[in-house]
Amino acid sequence: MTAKLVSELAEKIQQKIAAGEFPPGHRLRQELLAKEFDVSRTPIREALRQLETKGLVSQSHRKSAVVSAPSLRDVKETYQVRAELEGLAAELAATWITDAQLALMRETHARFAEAIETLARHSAKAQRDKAARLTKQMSAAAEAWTRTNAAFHRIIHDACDNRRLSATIHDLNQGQIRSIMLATILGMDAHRLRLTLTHHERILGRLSARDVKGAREAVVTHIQESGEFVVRWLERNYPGPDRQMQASKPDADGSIRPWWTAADD
Amino acid sequence: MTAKLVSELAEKIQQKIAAGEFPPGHRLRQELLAKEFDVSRTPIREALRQLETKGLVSQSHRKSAVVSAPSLRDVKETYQVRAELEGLAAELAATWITDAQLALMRETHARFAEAIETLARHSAKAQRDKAARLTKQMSAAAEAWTRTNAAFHRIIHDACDNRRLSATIHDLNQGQIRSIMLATILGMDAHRLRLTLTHHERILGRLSARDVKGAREAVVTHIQESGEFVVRWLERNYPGPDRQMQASKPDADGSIRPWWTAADD
DNA sequence: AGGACAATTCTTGGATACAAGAATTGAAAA
DNA sequence: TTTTCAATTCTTGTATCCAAGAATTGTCCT
Repeated sequence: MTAKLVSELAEKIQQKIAAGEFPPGHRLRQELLAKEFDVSRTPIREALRQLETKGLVSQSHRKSAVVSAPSLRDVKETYQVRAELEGLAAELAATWITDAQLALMRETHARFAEAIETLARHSAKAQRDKAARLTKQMSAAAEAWTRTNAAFHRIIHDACDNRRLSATIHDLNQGQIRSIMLATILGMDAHRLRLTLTHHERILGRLSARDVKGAREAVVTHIQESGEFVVRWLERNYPGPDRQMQASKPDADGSIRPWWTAADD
Repeated sequence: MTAKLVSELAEKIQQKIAAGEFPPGHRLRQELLAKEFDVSRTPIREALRQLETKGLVSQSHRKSAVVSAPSLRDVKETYQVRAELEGLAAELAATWITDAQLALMRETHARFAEAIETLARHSAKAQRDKAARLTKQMSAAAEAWTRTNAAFHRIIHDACDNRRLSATIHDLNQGQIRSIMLATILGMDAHRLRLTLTHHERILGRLSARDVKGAREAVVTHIQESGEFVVRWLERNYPGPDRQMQASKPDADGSIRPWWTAADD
């Protein structure tokens, strides 16, 4: 379908943005990227153009591309649109979802619950001990959280039988806010983490019952409340789109410390 | 914000696609485009990459970019998403719209009504006289229809106070289906044309009354019924995504005859 | 020390070069 | 006449080149 090299490059750059290695505000120099991926600047430029069109970076004439930082308003707006679209997807999925997909959702949900319990334990410990750092296990659990959460929602998008809808939702999520979500869950206490779990259980229940309106309502509420939590977290911790954030260099132990690990001060 | 030349080129190519000069299935050769716009292939390639990301063309490795033809399924899916999003926009707009915007809507609506009356007259004549060709006046009226229709909806998007939402809707509309809409209205009889008018009047009424749910319902119904009409028309007339359509060369009189003017046989 | 400004170095944007692989053409065979 | 297949011609993908304009540096002045 699409040209191979360029979209691979775009993919890799996008991942580094999502991972926090290229934080919002970071300048993306074509020559450096070209050297890093061992190609010439030509395909890099096209990859950057692709990311620009997707809204992940912004380019001004004769200036380096810059990783764009969503404003608080962007985040709020995006959640509002997401709630609507994921609600529609759930409504449709309630009709079209197969038993196999429902089984897969339950399985995914179980793994999600595990990740949440791990996170909740660590979060409780972090509250007792203020000096607690971001441990390897905690990052791994956070990563598992995002992965299983995405998988859970993904099944709904797949089941809605409307590719355009799922593509639109996907674009919205992959946009600028993915790394923010990852940042946010580290700020959830045990209670808030488990609330997400009950949301998902309710969604699962409505879908299993093929309750069209109920599934929609459950998903809309879930997304809206998640959005509200994210916004509250950001209002407390987010540097905002104007502040230039440090590029994260690999640590002594080789791990990357993304910008958001420093936000909780 | 964005680099100048490349997005200008993308814009021009997009317009030619919407105007039917580059019909679905048409190969876009970089060298030809470069010559046509008097630049080198480099910026052309980036413009094509941009259009690819927006979904207007598709590129395979070492093959010319091709203007993508939406399948019937694509069109149906897009209308379903549009109905949902424009419904949300209307719901929000009912709260935020200003009196000035409402006045502007009424004005736009008046011009829309004029275009429809012109079209309805020509459509009635065309039914009496099967040999009637697509006249200049009729094209102009069709063009006025799309313009004022877009303006009408645009005011709602602007008034919804959610830029992300209006951008998402805009992307959806500008995508592949813009030229199809233009094609479709030529297939509307006088009754169907006037039905659109009453839809718009109802929307205007609900917005003026600041009726949140009513505005939503009016817009959703409007988009859904429009979508159903478009789909029915396409089922009768659309060549489909697989058939290669002729590139439209300027006629003897210099006018372009887009692919859809030949569809009504 | 700190700020203004000129010289220098980077970095980008567009053009061009060239190799690899499609598309096309034309001749020969069925 | 139609089909097949090799030779030829186009077209794309990546690298490289160069000029124009940012960003940076260093110096001089206050």
